[in-house]
Amino acid sequence: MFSKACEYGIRASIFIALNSFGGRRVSPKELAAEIDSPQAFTAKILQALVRHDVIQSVKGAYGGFEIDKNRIKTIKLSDIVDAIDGDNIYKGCGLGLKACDEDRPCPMHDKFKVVREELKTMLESTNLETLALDIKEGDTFLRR
Amino acid sequence: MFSKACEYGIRASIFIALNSFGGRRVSPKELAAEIDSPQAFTAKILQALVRHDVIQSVKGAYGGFEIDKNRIKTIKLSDIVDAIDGDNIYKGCGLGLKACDEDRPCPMHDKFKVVREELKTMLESTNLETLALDIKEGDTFLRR
DNA sequence: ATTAATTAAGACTTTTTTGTCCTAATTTAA
DNA sequence: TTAAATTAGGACAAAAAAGTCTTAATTAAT
Ligand code: FES
Ligand code: FES
Repeated sequence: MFSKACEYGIRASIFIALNSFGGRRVSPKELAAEIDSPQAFTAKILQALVRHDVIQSVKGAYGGFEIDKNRIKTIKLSDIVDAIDGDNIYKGCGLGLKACDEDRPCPMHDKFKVVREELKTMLESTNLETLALDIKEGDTFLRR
Repeated sequence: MFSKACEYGIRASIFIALNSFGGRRVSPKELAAEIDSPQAFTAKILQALVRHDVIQSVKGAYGGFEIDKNRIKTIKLSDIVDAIDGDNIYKGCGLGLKACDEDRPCPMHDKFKVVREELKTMLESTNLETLALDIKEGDTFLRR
């Protein structure tokens, strides 16, 4: 469904949000260990998220990655997916035609569109705060 | 969402079904032209679909690919996706954890599961006959 | 039986994605 | 101001996906 980069990106963002509640910054090293992802590759993804203004980075001693506490609840899953995988999942044709076009739809269009919109709505209505709080409660997990 | 191979596989299956209504076999060459896909690559995918018993092939003069006329309505999109992309889309964790596990769910689990199930239902309730007939009516298209 | 037509199979290449490693740039703390 | 810690960036490597090409095997028609 999502690329590996995007999966890591979402897991990373949730973990950073979780720590940012307490004003704690995290390093790529700690992060990769916590979400069970390849460290250098994850670092690359964090850079992309910084560029897209999903997370923030602070260089130098006591630096690391964080998310503005006040913005945690405003960051949606769709912001992360969009930053890493782009918008094909939201807008693209399910059968790979160059674009999804209502006027000349592919045979799967009507049925696919419903699912695609459902996914879109889900991603747009889920924010980092909700996801991070579930982890805090111990109800959900970022690795196994 | 789906791999290129899967997209081509679905488009190919629909086109073969469309022709099989009239007992007409199709060659990889004609097929690739009709669905706008790379010919040799598409041929490989057809082989896989034959192995999974989604379509049939007939070698020799006047041979080609076809689908048993009586089975066209019994072949579901899920059969094709399953044959080419496997079952990760139906069963896998949206955040890439090794497996989706109700007992130790990822933070996206509850919401992702709903969408995943919706996709599954859609693919399992859509058959080749329906898709091919829409094309015959001129309502939908396999290329643009 | 022979031949022509056709799919099957496997080796190969290219492109994309995933992942690693090294160095540069930046920032904070002392 | 310097040194240490840290992110940023780019070059590189490995693996997977996408795509090509050549030959073998099979089959139907003659
Ligand atoms: S045209 Fe294919 S999904 Fe809309
Ligand atoms: S555990 Fe991630 S989707 Fe079920």
